Amino acid sequence: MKRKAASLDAVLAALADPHRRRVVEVLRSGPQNAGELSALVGLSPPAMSRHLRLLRGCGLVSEAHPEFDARVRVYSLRPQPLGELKAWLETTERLWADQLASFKKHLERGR
Amino acid sequence: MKRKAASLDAVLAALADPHRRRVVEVLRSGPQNAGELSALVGLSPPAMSRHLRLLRGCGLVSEAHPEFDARVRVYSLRPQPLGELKAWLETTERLWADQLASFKKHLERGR
DNA sequence: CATATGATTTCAATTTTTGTTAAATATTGT
DNA sequence: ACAATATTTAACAAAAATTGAAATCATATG
Repeated sequence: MKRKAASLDAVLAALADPHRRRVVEVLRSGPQNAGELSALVGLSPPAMSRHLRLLRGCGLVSEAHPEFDARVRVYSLRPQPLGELKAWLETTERLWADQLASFKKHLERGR
Repeated sequence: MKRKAASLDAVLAALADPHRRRVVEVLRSGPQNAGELSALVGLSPPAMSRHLRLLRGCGLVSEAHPEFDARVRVYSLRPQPLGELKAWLETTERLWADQLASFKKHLERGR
């Protein structure tokens, strides 16, 4: 089963929705099945399922069947896409700091 | 001039668009005026203006008039919202790691 | 087998987003 | 005053995302 390349675009769009971000917040303390998620987040099962599909699509969560009941689907958080987003953020912050530093130097020279 | 509370929602939605993220990437190496941004990103001035309005709205960029020509508007990156996003990310990654650790411990105990 | 359960899919209606063209605003140079 | 420049706003159409309700799937259980 091939996993789609987690594009920043898709990841950010996924996280931009409060319900979906709530799902991530729940999942970060441990895996949960779809029903629990729908109850915890306060969405109808169909609505939750669609959000989960989206989250799965961008690689933020993965799905598994538990051995004792193959009807339920257990969702877990996948750290990779969050790592990529964090990397982008850190690059941005670093470059911004560099820019500030050279501007400061520029001021000092021109004094 | 009051600044709207930079909600994660708005910030993430803003960054989810490739054009807007490109703007941020350009601005992280230094301020630019609207015209340059529109050229660099490859959007018509009206389109760029609307993206800039959105970025301003969620606090990701700030606007200023240069003294020598009050027609142009110079945009700069504001680090605060990115910082908040990074904080959320770090919390998420930390909790996820904690969860993993306690699961590992659980396995060891049950062996 | 019949029925109940956990979850997903489909579909149509609605809303949101995005780009374009045309017009407006503000400012500068002649 | 007039024309040119930098940018924004408004109005509109096209494209994309979201949502609730009903239908469907797959698995479990009596």
